[in-house]
Amino acid sequence: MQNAINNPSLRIACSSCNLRELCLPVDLGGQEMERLDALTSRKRTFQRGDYLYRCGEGFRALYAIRTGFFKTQVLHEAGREQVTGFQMPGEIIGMDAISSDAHTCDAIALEDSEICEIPFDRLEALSREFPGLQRHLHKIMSREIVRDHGIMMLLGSMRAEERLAAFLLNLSQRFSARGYSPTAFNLRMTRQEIGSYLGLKLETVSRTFSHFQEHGLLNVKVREVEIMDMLRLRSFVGGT
Amino acid sequence: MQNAINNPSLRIACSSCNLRELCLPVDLGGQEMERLDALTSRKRTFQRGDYLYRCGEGFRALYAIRTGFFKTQVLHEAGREQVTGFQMPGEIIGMDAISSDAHTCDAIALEDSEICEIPFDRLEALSREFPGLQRHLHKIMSREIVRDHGIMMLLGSMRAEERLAAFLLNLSQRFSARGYSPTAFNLRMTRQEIGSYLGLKLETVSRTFSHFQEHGLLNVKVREVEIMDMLRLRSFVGGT
DNA sequence: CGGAGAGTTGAGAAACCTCAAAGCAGGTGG
DNA sequence: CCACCTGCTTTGAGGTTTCTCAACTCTCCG
Repeated sequence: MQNAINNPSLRIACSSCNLRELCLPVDLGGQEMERLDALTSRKRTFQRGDYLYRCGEGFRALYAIRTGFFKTQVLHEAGREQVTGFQMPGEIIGMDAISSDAHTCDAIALEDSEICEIPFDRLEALSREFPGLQRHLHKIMSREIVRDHGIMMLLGSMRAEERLAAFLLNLSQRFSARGYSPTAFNLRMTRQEIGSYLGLKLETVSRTFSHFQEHGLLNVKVREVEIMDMLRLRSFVGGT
Repeated sequence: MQNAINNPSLRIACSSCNLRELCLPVDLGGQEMERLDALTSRKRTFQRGDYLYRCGEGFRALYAIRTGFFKTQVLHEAGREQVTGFQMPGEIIGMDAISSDAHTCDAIALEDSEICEIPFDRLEALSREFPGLQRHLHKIMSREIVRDHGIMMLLGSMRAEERLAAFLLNLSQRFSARGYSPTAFNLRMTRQEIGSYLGLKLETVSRTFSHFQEHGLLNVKVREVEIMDMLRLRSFVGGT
């Protein structure tokens, strides 16, 4: 991941969409990149709270996040919701919809955001021409599966402190990969949304933040987080 | 799913591998099917407890389960393990490995089993030739993502009874789709493995089984399950 | 027949949830 | 510009669920 981001040529080639996910590990040729850029030329902006897509809507395109922050959630009959992920610039969302030609979750902007639309049939056509792009598309989908397994591990076998530590370290790593500080960042989501993602109630999330702060692991002021002791935070996830 | 399984021509065409997942919704032409069959000609058998692949091994192929039963699990540093899925005939496993060219979990046979190997580079080549197959491969991967979201919902927001009910109903539906009884079946996995999958301890799984039996929802005798009241079992997952 | 692995059941402990109250921040309208 | 309202966050107290530890049973195999 870091390689691609630090590779100026790839970055420029994909500048239209911040397509880190699509660009990184592939050696896309000039023509290939040009046509990929043409594919992703349609952009849309969203305000905080807007839906990028809703559960049940027909599937047409994947979306690359250019700027901003999204969450995806699945709704349960009893009104219960489960946040399945938080997405940041350079990440691709919408792959859940391929299986049934309809979206199976909602995607909602957590702040003002801009996305690139990638019409899926045209992406498939292009990937039939370019094996490198084809393999890369497969890698993106596979990475989503691996990511989900990690969350299953978190939800299935970690305690509250471990879950929150893992969550913060994941955010830290992703901000860092985008050139932002790994230790100080702004949470775009509410305690309730973090709780839904981590399988905890919002009060437990809040208490665990306070607990971490008491022990000098981090400073929290509502949405502002500063990690003070990265090593000890890591030891929560791996060890103990 | 049901359509494909009930369509004899598709079934025969894919007879070599029980490739329900690969065959179902596509209208594969004769030549297409023939070449897919050629691709999947290499078969392997496994005994209960054998590893189909291990975490860290290089990625070469996907695997279609012909007969038998597998589990996949990810291992955590502290020796903790999380079962990420149970796979039955007609399902494809190994897609986690595409992202990093190495398997990210273990796949272990729960009973004597037979699989078809699908060399991934050849599958990609074939899917560049046949858009129907290409789209279908994407659907299989997408379905895996959707399935994982369902498990995240289960792990993140259901209580023990709801989790076990959802698990049993899912097994029931999958057995049913394969022509077996939806109400009476044999569990191939231990209480511990069910517990790991559902984010519960084995004792909790055992107690919840007993609890369901006391209330006349099902009969359990160790690994033999008979669902007595499907409707009430369903109401556990949706309602309450 | 004995041993090992798997499953059941009980009692007490721990983690997390629920309900409730109060504080804080940001936006809106007077 | 200020007051107020709304939604988010924090903190406390008590309740529930699930876990832990332990003992016992069952079943399958050698």
